[in-house]
Formats: sequence, structure tokens, C-alpha cells
Amino acid sequence: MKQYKVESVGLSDKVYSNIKEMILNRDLIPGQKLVQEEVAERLGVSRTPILSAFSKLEKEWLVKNFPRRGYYIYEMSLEERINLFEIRLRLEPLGARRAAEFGTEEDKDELLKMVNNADSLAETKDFAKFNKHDYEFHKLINSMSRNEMLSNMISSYNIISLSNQNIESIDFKLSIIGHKKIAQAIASGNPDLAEEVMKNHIEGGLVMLKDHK
Amino acid sequence: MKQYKVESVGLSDKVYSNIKEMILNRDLIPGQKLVQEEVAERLGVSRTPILSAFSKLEKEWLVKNFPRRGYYIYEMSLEERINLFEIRLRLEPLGARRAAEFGTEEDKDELLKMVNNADSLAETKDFAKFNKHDYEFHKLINSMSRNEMLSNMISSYNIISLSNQNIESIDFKLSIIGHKKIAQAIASGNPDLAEEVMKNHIEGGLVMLKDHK
DNA sequence: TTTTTTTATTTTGTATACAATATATTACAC
DNA sequence: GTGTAATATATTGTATACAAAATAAAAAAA
Repeated sequence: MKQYKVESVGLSDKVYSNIKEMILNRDLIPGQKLVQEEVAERLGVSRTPILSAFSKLEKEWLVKNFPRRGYYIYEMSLEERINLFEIRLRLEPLGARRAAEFGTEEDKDELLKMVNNADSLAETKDFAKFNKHDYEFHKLINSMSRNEMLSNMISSYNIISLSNQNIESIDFKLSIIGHKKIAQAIASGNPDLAEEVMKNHIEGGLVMLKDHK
Repeated sequence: MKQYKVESVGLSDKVYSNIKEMILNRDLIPGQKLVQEEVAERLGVSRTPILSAFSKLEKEWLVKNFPRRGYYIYEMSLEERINLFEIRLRLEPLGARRAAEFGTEEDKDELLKMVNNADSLAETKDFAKFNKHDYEFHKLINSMSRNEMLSNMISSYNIISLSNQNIESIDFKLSIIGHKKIAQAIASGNPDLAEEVMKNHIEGGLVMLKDHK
């Protein structure tokens, strides 16, 4: 299995970001149990920082705690996935709008570069890879929004959203076309357009979700 | 000082809900430090469940951790408060819309009762009391929305929003009038109207915030 | 005095210890 | 064999222990 990097100060953050990344990589899948001692040993820490990390992850809906029975990767029902899309449908357009307003030129270039390098992804059908790309794309936009709460909020929820998405309910090509429209709207500094195309993009995902069971 | 009730199974939840309630009551104010041993002793627990609780609270922006220096009640800048209002402006109308759609008759009655009992609050100028009322009002609506993520999300952020609000930037009477309109729109099962009046209500708060420093 | 340096105390972050519960395994009845 | 009771093992939740760092207090220098 792939070795994960550690980007943190405290051991708790180390655990936290490791689990997050493993979920995004689909090395941890919904319903899977997280045994504290196992994670602790794998990362070379005690169970104390594990507890803090899991508590944080729980608040982000990435894991769910069943008292006395442990922590499990959050498994979303269809209803929950739809409900989360409704939230994203409200928040991501705001992020895109603000990105168009407040994003730096460097960020906008980065965003354009990202979508231009993504064409190959549409063909490969590498689900985990596409997931990470999709996550990073939305994350960059939201970080450009200069609203840290908004940014953190959406990034968190997008992880578990992607984690619970099945490959049939994604149209890789359509998604990447959407990303291009969004990137261009943001790069051209058009808040209204950015908001609108982002809304369409998320709505597209919601329709796919509802259709494919 | 008032004695707080405990509504939980684990000790970590006990600490978690206690701190939350104390923030809402303004017994803990922005910038104030939370010394782990003090909280532990006050609640009769060890420092272990404190850590988990603080980690959760941090993810909800109720507290902020400064490595090796401890946890502090989150102190928001004006910009952050405005940014949070922008988020609420997107999410709360969704909650109101869904409350009108999915709320039970019992909940709707409860909501109407709540606003009818609130007239006295406009006069008293008891800030902590008004805060709690405002919190409970919005919380009920969001719990009626049958979108648990949305509900939890907004409730969390409303606590720290209220905690960081100063009395000058609230118009008690106007706020309660707004609540009445919202409650009536929801109770009459009108999603479009509910969404609109909620949007107006939050926008009113945002204007007050921007005006009063 | 006021400022700086040194020493003592407090507080944090992590590791370990332990009791209570949950899960797995074995033994036994049918 | 299959199902149930008894036992053993593993896992959790909490408490305690301890080293490292931060803060406070005391001593020394200006």
C-alpha cells in the first residue's frame, strides 16, 4: 500500500490528515472500521492522539462513532447524499462567486492549468485519481474565496461525498467540461457567471445521483 | 454561577455540551482560555475526555487551539463575522424552505408558540436570554428541515456567531418581527415564502453588523 | 527603581494503565 | 451436525503518569 505523507505539527493532526487522505484514496471505504490500536501502530503513535483525530473527523461526518463499538468510515444513505448535494448546491456557487471576485491571478492560472491537465483523466477511468482531482479542483476554488469557514466546510463534506459516490453515478467527461466552464468564468473575473456555472455543475451531479439509484 | 445539566452518554459528550451551553449563556466569552484541568475538575472528569470534546468544538469553530498554548473561545474578526453571515444567508433559507416542506404539524405549532412567547424578550434587553431564544428558534427550524447535516452545521455556527455578537448590533424588536414572519410562512407550508423571509431576516442581521462597526 | 536572567510552577501533548464492555472462541447440550 | 452457554480475548473509554514547553515568580544586574 501507498505510503502517506505527514503534513502536521502535532501527532493528532498527523493521524487526522492521514485518515482523510486514505478516505480520499479509497484505501478506507464507507462502513469500514477504524481500530484505534491498528491506526496507532501504523502511524507510530499512542491511542491518545487517535482519539482527538477521530473526534474531529466525526464532526466532519467522515467517520461515525458507535459508543463502545468504535469508529467507522461514514456510510451515507441515498437520502443523505442527496441532502448533502442540496447543501453543496447552496455553498459551492457562493465559493465560485467569491473566487471570481477575490482570487489572485496566480490562483486563477493554477485553476486553468488544472483543468487543462485533466483531459487525460476523462479517459483513464481511474476512479480514485478522478476523485482526488475533483476534490482538489473544488478545494482550490473554495480556498480562493477568502472565506476560510466556507472553504473548510465544503472541503470536509466533499471528501465523504466523493467517498460514498459510486463510479456509475459520475460522468467523467461531462464533469471535466463543467470544470472548464467554471475555471474560465472564475479566471475571467465574472462572479455572476461563475456562480451560475457552478450551480449547473453541482445540479448535474445531483441529477446523476438521483438517476443512478 | 448557574449549574448546567448534562445530556449525554459518554464523558466526552458531557464536556462538549457543557462548553457549548456555557458559550451560549455567555459564561464563556470570546478570547477566554479553557484550562483543561479546570474544566476537568469542574465536571468531575479526567483530561482525556476533555481533549476529545475540545477537538470537536474546534471543528465547529467554537474554540481555537494554539499549539502548546491551549484552547481559547473563538474570537471572530469583523470580516469573519461577515463571512459567516454570507454562509448563513445561503443555508438558512434552505433550512426554512425544507421546514415548510417537511416539518410536522407539531413542530409548526411549537414554532408558532415560540414566537408568540417571545414578545416579552424584546423589552427585557436580557442579551443572554435573547441569544438562547434566537438560537433555539433557528435550531428548531433547521431540525424541521429533515437534513441532519444542514441542521448540525447551522446550529454549530450560530453559537459562535451569537457569542461574538455585541448587543448594539441587534435590533431585538425587528428580529422578533422577522421570526414571526418566518414562523408563519413555515407553518402555512409555503416553501418559497419561507425561504424569502428567512433570507430577509439574515440579510437584516448582516446589515446591522456592517453598520454598527 | 526597572530590566534582564535564572529558577520554579503550571499547563500542555502524548504515552501508558486499567476497568468495563463487546467480540470471538470454546465447550457443551440437543 | 446446529444452537446455546460459558469462557477467553480484544477493544473501547477513561484515568493516571511523565516529558516538553510555556508561564509565572524570584533573583540578579542595570
